[in-house]
Amino acid sequence: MSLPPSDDTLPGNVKVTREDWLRVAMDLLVSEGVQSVKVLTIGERLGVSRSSFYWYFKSRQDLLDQLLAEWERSNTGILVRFSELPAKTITAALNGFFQCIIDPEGFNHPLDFAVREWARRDGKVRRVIDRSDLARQQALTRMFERHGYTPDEADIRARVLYYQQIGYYALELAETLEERLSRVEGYLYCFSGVHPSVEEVEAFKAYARNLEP
Amino acid sequence: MSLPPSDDTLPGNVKVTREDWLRVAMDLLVSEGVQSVKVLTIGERLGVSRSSFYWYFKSRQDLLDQLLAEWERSNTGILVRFSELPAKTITAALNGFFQCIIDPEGFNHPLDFAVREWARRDGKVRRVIDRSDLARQQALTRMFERHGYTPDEADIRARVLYYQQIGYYALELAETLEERLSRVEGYLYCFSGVHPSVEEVEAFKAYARNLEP
DNA sequence: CATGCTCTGGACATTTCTGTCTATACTTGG
DNA sequence: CCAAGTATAGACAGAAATGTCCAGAGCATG
Repeated sequence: MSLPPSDDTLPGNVKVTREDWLRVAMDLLVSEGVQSVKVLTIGERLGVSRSSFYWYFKSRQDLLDQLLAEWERSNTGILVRFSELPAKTITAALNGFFQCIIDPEGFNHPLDFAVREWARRDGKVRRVIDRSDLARQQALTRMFERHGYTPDEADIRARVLYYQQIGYYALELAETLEERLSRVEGYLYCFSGVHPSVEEVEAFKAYARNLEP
Repeated sequence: MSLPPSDDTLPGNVKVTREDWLRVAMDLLVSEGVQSVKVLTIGERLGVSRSSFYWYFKSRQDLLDQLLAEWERSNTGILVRFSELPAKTITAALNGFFQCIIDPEGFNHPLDFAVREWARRDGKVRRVIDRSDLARQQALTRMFERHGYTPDEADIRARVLYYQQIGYYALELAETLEERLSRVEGYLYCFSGVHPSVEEVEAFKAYARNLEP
């Protein structure tokens, strides 16, 4: 549970780094929400006094600003990039999108939701997240357009796809991987209106099973 | 902003009722989250001291338990009932579902999300909400089955429909009513796989426009 | 009118968190 | 070795929140 400092080869009498503070703050943001990102709590987890914090950061708000910047930098870009990967069919393109979604190294949904919750009560965060949502949805619209959908239908399908994915994680269902995979074929058909090939479905399942440790 | 006590015809030196405390607490839960449901804050809004609170409630936790019970009682039932309304076509049935969703007297999404956020950090709330999510999704599955979909496809379409609707509200988009209505036809097609009739689309739009004050 | 019941106000104790200040240990560079 | 700079500890002050205690105000009833 408690997270030790990054390593013990630090110079001088340095016990923790600025990155340690940020990392533990990010963990807290994800697991317990922005209201639980407290200087005292982070310091306790790092085994260091709060004074150290005020050496690295101006204030708690300063830390929060940087958490938000880190989210913005990382989480939208990867989704857009995966949406733009070339694919022979729309169902293959959807596979690419879902691969990004389920890869622990890809889209970080717990973080996304922590920031989304944060935005509910902070206008500044709200504006940042609105930008990202628009960019993601537009990238998906372009994906459908590249595969021959009219702009209107591409817009609708991109919205349904994106909203549905956000909703899936909002519910925080306790599904096993195999339960999810059993529905892949149905999902691909529902989102695209066309049936995926057996090879595409199997390729996705293989990819997903390979991610599990 | 500040909410006055229910009325001034209360007997004795009673200033507020138990229901006043619950109502303001519910408002705070929805607008600022469970962590902002504070005895002091509610008391200030009611213009009464905190001591009064402890006459009506055992503790803050006692109040929270009753807020959760109230949500459970009200918010899932209405969604299930609307899903079960008879309809000639699947697109008409979907219209019934969406009518419940957009009606301010129907499904209370701000409350739903406040409780959902609460559940992220409270296992007891988590269990209550899981029950509701399952009940809602199963009601939608039965709706598709009644209109001739195979159990497998009904399951998928119910999930996509429910997840997508939760996701839509999770994003908290700032759309006008007309923007939303312009996509109704496309949504109905995407969710059902069949095109709605002109009459169905127009009937829904008329219903929606009639809700606006 | 006196007594009891119901509800409220205000004081107190306690906890938790933020931010500031000062002292000090440790390293590095001259 | 000495001086300067860096990072941390610990004490202090103050705000915000919960819960407890007790006094007392205003009805109702006998």
